[in-house]
Amino acid sequence: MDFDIIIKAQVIEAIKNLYSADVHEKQVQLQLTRKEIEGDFTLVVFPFLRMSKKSPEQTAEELGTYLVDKVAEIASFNVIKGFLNLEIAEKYWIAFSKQAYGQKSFGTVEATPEAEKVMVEFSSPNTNKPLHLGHIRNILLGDSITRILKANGKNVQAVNLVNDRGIHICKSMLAWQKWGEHATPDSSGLKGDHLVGDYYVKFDQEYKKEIKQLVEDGFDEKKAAKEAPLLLEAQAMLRSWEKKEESVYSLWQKMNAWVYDGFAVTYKQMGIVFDKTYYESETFLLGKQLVLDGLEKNILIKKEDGSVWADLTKDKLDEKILLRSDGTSVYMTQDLGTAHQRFADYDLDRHIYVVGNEQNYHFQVLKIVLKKLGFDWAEHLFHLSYGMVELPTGKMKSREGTVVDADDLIEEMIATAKTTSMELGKLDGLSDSEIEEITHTIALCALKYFILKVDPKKTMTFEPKESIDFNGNTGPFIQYTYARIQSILRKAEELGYSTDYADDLSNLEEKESQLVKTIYNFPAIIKEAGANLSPALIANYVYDLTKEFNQFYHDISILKEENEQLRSFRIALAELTGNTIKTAMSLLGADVPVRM
RNA sequence: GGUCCAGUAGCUCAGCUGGAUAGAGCAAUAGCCUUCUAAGCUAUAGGUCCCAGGUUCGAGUCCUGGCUGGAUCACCA
Repeated sequence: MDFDIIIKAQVIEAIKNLYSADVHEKQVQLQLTRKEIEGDFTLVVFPFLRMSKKSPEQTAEELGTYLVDKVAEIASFNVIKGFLNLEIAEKYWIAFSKQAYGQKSFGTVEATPEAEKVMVEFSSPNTNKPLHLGHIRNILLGDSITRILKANGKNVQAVNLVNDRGIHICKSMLAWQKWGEHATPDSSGLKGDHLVGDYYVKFDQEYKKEIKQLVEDGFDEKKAAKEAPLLLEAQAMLRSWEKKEESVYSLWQKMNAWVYDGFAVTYKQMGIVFDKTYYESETFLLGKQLVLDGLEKNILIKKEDGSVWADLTKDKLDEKILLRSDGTSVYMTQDLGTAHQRFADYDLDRHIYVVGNEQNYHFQVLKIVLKKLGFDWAEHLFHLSYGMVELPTGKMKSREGTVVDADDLIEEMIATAKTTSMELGKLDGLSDSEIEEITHTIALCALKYFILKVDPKKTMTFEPKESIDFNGNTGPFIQYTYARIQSILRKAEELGYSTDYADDLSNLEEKESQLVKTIYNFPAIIKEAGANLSPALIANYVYDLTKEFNQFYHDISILKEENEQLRSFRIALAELTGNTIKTAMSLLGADVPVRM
């Protein structure tokens, strides 16, 4: 039922027979015909003019005649300039619909043990503050590409790497000790990550005060920033932590546990599941040996003060430090180690890091250093770099309080979904728990779709008003269409209408065949989204599909159709559209409600 | 300054490996609820695809140079 594959093969045959020339499959440009033009598939004939030595129109004409003659599926053709438009006989489209209708999740591929093994790392939060809008983009992208790769039949593991150690968490800990008054999530009523985050902010405020005081006392500003007592104290705390001193270590465990509880709630709200969570406290010592080995082989260089560097000037980059003069690891060292470990442990074919574009340089270096160290698999590291999320007022800055908190945002979306639904009277007669469930589904879908529909690479503007708008190109619009389809199906069942139809059905309406063609294209879109790691392709596809169905819905009555065969076909087509929407949305991590 | 990324309608964004007359939504204007859910549909209006060259049958898409905006170039992570 792969029309495009059949046609391509026949075109190659045709060129051979007509013009005695061999063409490669890549030269055969076959695309879906534009909506306004008659036909289903369009062959671009320009590349073949060299062989035919005839005008574009003539060449197209000859190829068209040949194909209609040889390929049963092709009913007719027309030529516009250098474009040969081929029309598939209706009965084949109908047969295709039937076949697709019979599949559970049409378009997706089941994983096999031999399939590619991919690890996707995303989220990667720090434990000193709650998740914000930037994390949301990261998490949604990571989750979605995990799902898309699975739909492409890959063996995928979604992993989180928690940055649970370092000076940042010591700052929160110190502030808690000094000004916390034994506050806990229970006693304060705050979510653990928010509580800890508040102390991080508190630290920063007090630290700023100290700097100001020092400057007033005549210190140079830089010096003041480096020598403020609070900072020195935090640094001392980090040293104590590295020595695993009991008091510091247990406080660290306690506060991190609060944060994890808080994160767990947010992940659950968002419907995110990880196969495994890594902690930097357990991995930050990895990689040192790799660096020392590299030093021994003279791949890396040691400076007079004892620090170890990679010279990347030949790669048009700078020198990069890998071990400090005191022999301790840096961020890069750790990443060298974890990558090595993961490839060794899981025999990975590919490793994808979902990390913001501010770290492009880091991953560029990571890859080059690993290659220099002689690891061939470095080629299979991929940094899925995404752009920042900005607000209409500019960048998000935690210090200026312009950060959009993840939990607040989700809560606000749910509240808006509820009031909007109420106003429209959509929730009348439903129980409280049903209302909860539906509004949650709508809110999350709105958020996910809003974020995922834009190309990951691009910096995006987060317009609060627009993100919460449920009209037009939005998640809820898609959900709404799905809900309407379900409503049709319920009624069809009530009336006892069947979805079985004969193969020889014909005379489909324009909108119907357009819909079938769009659905036909779904597997190709999934493949492409998998290859490009782009949920945006899925999002834009499902929006198109939804729009098409809506037009169809308004133009053509389904249940009132008198012709039983045609009616059955339309009901089945509606269901197929619904299933396709559902599958596509699931690739974005979004659910579709049965009613709304 | 070096490197990387982006620039498409008033705004937010699509536009797949170069293909036909550059598309949606929002905002604006005008219509459509005795009908399978109006979170919808239809119509109108809105464009120097940042600029200039080049490659070719054909460039929003590829190449070169510029302009604008962003990221990054720490013994931070």
